[in-house]
Amino acid sequence: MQLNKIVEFHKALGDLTRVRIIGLLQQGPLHGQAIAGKLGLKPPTITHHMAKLREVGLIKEQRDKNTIYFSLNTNILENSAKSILTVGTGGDASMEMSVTAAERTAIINNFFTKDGKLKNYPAQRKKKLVVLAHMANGLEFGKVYPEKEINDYLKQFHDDYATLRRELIMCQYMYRENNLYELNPVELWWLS
Amino acid sequence: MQLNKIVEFHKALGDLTRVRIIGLLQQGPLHGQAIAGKLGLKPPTITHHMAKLREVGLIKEQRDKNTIYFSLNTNILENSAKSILTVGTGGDASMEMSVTAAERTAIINNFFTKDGKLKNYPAQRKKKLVVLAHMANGLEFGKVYPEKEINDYLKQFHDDYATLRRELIMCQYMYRENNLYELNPVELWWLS
DNA sequence: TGTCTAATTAGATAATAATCGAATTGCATG
DNA sequence: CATGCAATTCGATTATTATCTAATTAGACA
Repeated sequence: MQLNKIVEFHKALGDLTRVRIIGLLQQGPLHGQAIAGKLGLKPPTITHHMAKLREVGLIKEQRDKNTIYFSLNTNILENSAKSILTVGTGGDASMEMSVTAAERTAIINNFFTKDGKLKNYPAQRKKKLVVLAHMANGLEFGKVYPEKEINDYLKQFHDDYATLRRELIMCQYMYRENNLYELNPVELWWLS
Repeated sequence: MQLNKIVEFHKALGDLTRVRIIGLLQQGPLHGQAIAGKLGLKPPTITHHMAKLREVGLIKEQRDKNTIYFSLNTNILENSAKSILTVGTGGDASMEMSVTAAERTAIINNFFTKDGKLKNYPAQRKKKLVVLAHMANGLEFGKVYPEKEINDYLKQFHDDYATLRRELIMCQYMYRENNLYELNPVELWWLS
């Protein structure tokens, strides 16, 4: 995806009014005048914003008589949101995703016991990533963990929590800043 | 997360120069002058943009002598990127995430056989979502599937592929448009 | 056809923000 | 301390864009 599309996409979301419109549409379809009313703006302003949202494929519209109902297009531009993360890498966001569900099942069944203990640590990169993602899944986004808490959490999988912790960081599922740990946003996971 | 943070985040990515900078930094740390050189801009301009990127937590910097090396902060603002998707729902992006890794293991082990077959379909919403996500994981992002292909894919899990297909759509992992199917962007998964 | 309502276009204004040159700060080292 | 280099601050300029009013288009219906 070329840079310009990425930029336009984020520009569309980089405006308070448009984000508010999206918020409204999350609750259901609305027609222009209704949006204008709820936001205290005039119809032409809404037209303006809807055009921007439409350009990046964020909304759908359906005409009924002479009023147009706008709704969110869950089909947000292919990979717009995450494509920012592969700019410059020459890669494609969907490249590393090629682990099938069946493979996942197999890997997880293979490396974890029924109680969720990690039997042993995979050497193969693909398997390692599945295993790490699986463990990282139990951590909360946005929450900041002190080292002890991370250790305790990881102990449920394996006694050698230190290795797990280091691997989580090296593979970028987590990052550390003066001994506080935090999960990386999901979108970045495609990078590793 | 309040609207303003979301807007600022996307504003930061809604500028061509800044997206280019991110592209450069994906390939490794750089200092200001180097960035300026590569982009054909003057140092003050870079300072300006780095300030914006810093405000939303997109970069890290490390000083060496009197030159500062910038690098991407994989720690992109907690939930900025995905929080756009819960605006207006009254929910929080991290709310439904509260399935621990251990639970996941248990659920997947419980509902799938060793061969990856779905034993039976969970009634409980939380379990259902884990199971659906697991199956959706084997589909490729951005790829458009004809109905037959989706059916074939789902058959590997259960003979009643029609139900699975319907559930994947109802829970918004997939969407359909004139009988073509496509995965929803990951970020939307938090919605359901 | 005439009227109602919703959406859009056009044009103007004001606010935001990208970029630069000039001057300044800060660090390191001869 | 003086010099050199990188980064920053300041102020000015220009480009972009959000918003409005007024005028126009367009569909439905009596």
